[in-house]
Amino acid sequence: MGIGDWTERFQGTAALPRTVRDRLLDSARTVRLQAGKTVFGPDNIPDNLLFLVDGTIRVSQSSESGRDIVLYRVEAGESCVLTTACMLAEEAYNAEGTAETDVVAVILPRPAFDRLVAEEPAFRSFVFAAYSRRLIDLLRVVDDVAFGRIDVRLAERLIALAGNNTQISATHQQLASELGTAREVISRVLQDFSKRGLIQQTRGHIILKELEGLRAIADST
Amino acid sequence: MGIGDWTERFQGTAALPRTVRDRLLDSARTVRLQAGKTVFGPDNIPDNLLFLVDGTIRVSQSSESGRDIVLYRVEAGESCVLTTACMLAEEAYNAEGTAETDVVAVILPRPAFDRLVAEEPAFRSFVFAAYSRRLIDLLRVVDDVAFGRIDVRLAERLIALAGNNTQISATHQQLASELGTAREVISRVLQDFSKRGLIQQTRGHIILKELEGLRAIADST
DNA sequence: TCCAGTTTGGTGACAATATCACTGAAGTGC
DNA sequence: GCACTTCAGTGATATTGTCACCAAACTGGA
Repeated sequence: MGIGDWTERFQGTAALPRTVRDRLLDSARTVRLQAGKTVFGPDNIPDNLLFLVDGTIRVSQSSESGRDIVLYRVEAGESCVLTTACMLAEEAYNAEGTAETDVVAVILPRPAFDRLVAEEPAFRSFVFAAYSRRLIDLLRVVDDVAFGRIDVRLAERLIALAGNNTQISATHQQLASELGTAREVISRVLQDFSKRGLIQQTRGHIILKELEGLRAIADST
Repeated sequence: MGIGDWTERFQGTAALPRTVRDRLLDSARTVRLQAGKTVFGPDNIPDNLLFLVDGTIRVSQSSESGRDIVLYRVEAGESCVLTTACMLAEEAYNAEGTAETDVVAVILPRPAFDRLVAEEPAFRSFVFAAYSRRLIDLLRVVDDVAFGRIDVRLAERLIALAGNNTQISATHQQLASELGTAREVISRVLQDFSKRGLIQQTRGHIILKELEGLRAIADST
């Protein structure tokens, strides 16, 4: 994908028109990140806004005790507003963004960001929509963690992670970090799923055998 | 407090200067709400932005099973950005805002909001700071719910609710709805606090007796 | 002042989830 | 093949949530 095409992918409520795209690219710089690299975090506060052109950034939060939970993922065409929140935040927080795949992103320095927000209504809408989207995402996380059952959440996540495939490459520890729980809990629930014939497990891999059965669990309650 | 003075109270990272204040008031309308009224919710989506002049709005989320959790409170001088998120959201959400006290607020219609954001950098900063603040608030909620112990969270909340006093008027059910847990859980923890001499209870009221002891619990882990 | 109805809080039994302390099995790199 | 690491399984126990009650404390008439 050429760099000139990337804003085509900004889907959603506020796709950016050509003029805005051009102006954005004028002030922006493209960066590439390897999978696994930390994009931002408590020790690594960015001073500019990030727009994802290609790849996925996983935003997660860590507890003192070492447990993690995934808050949301930033996909191609979206911006990572938490970085701006981090810029403005005085308070402590412990969210961090990790490149889940190799990532291509456009970096927009703060002054250029301010100017675009001021002068381009379409860009403004885009940014506000991005913020709103993340707020809603976090509401969902709170709802899940506070009120959701772990088997339901795991079934949901397995289906989501599989995408169009029926295979997932993930350790129990990684799944635990998705949901903010402990490895042992995941092991036990997966074992239950196995015994019911819903999945098959090998070290580091899960095969979804009965998608309908998993969906039934994911949709319950 | 006269209406002309209210923006004086917009403290924080981006207090609004006089010119912005004047422009804001030109397009705005003041409303008053009784304590207990619903400010916004799934059935009651606002089409304008709200700035709190006086009072407190409690923003909480409800589960299907009837349990609640408080996400954050909007205090005088802050804006309620979740209303804008609600405007833009297509997805379902179940957060709602309730006037916790009698409330005075300024309502800013969408077009005026857009214009101010475009033309007043100070206003823009204020709005972005408000969004960031809420994102950070929600990160804290996620952290608490996913990783926090209930006794620690309750001790924290008791101290916060008491403010400068040592008295709280709240039922166990209300405290459970603060933390997103069940009444029985609160009853048991409070009973434990009582037995340890940290608090005294009467129907609907709690007196904090050993603030230091409570702080020790709140600060643990 | 008494009584019925409502709200609030207490309790035991049990279910779900988290923590801890292990064990062994499966992969990895000499 | 052998040490070494990573990954998964398991029992015991602690914490939290759910359910089904009961009793005490308030409320508002009659």
